[in-house]
Amino acid sequence: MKNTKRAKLEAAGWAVGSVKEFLGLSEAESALIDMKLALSRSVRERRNKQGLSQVQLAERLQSSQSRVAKMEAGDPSVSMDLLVSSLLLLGATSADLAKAISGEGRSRKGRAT
Amino acid sequence: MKNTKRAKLEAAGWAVGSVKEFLGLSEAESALIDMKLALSRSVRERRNKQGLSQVQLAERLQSSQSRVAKMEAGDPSVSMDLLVSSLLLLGATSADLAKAISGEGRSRKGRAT
DNA sequence: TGATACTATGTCATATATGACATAGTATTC
DNA sequence: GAATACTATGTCATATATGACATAGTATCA
Repeated sequence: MKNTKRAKLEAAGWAVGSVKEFLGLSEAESALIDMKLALSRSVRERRNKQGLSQVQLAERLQSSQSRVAKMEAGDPSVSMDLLVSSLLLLGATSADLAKAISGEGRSRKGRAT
Repeated sequence: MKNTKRAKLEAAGWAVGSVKEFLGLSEAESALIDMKLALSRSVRERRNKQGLSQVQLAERLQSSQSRVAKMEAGDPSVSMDLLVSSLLLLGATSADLAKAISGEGRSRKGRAT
């Protein structure tokens, strides 16, 4: 379980401590990362569900395709503010966000669609 | 209602459009601000409930008293990431955050305790 | 009164996030 | 296999957030 999670995080490019303390990720730190990853997924889901391309979403956000891609990739360079803004723009309500954040968003379809 | 809200936002220092379009605040923008203000309040509440001073919280956060003050003041220079990190550090669970975010945190005691 | 503890607000150098751009990969359609 | 549409990844100049510091305000207490 631990190693699986670590792989997931490292794959996404998060600075998972410098090897040394994988478990040194404080509860708070890893919880924050989990939340951001959940929001990432939520952005992709909503965008797809609305039949928008990354380019189209980027236009609405006044951002760029690459930033949208990074958002959806769970790139560490993406702030929570941007993720949340995007979701709101995609029509998510506070309740929707709350759901996503509280680890509700997990689909049962396995990994990347 | 509109003016009350505007006053609240401006008081907190948010760039509420340049006078011109107060209603030009998109739904998304104002929703984001509301969420951040809710998180702000939540930080203060939790900190107080735990009997910590801003200085003590700042130490735990590896931050500074002034930043904690700005967080609690709802200063626009504070990111959602920092607010959420702080709450997690204060022991909030994802569920707690979800609650705060979804506009649940409103106490019935009137304003500032 | 001074002394102590806490909080608010402003400033600033630096760190980090951002949009923009280039470019590569992956289907899909003709 | 060219052409088109979409997504991924890297780089970079600039914008924004951050911690640190100074300083002022507000109790509370002796």
